[in-house]
Amino acid sequence: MRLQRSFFEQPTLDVAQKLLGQRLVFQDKSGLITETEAYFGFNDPASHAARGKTPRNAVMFGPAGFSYIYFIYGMYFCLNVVTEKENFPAAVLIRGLLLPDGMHLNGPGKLCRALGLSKEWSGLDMTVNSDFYVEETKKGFKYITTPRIGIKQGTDLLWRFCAINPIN
DNA sequence: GAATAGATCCGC
DNA sequence: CGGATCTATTCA
Repeated sequence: MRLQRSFFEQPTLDVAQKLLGQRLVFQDKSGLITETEAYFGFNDPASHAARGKTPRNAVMFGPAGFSYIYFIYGMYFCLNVVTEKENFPAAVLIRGLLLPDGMHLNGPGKLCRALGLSKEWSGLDMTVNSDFYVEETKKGFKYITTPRIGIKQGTDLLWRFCAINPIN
């Protein structure tokens, strides 16, 4: 059973927390989500959408459950899933994945590289796409919250969710 | 048109 | 701690 749009329409912080332990599936690869970060609205200085809609961040203003993948630092891609209702910009960055073979991908750039995710997979509806979605597992990892990584503004917000014991 | 910072990662 | 590597956004 894949996660439906109603899941991603929940408050972004809830989605970020509840995604821990769920299984991200892309084509022939999958893994349990072990780390996420929330980016929320116009008053979050670290969000790409803080200063309004641009061609790059437009997906963040669309319906929940869509993929938002952007290119960064000249060589990496980062995967997000859009949250909240249409016209409100928010998303959850997927930062960590535990593969079936036990290998742990920590970091959004490595994760996208390993799965083969790039710009062309941005803007897709993950609630209907047959080979790009999140599968419900009901695992619910224990987690801690910390400031988000790699940002210089909004470091007072504990919007990073990191699984402690990615087993079960 | 030019300048610059960036939701990263790796190697020294 | 610095280098790789390039683009979206901002500013003039």
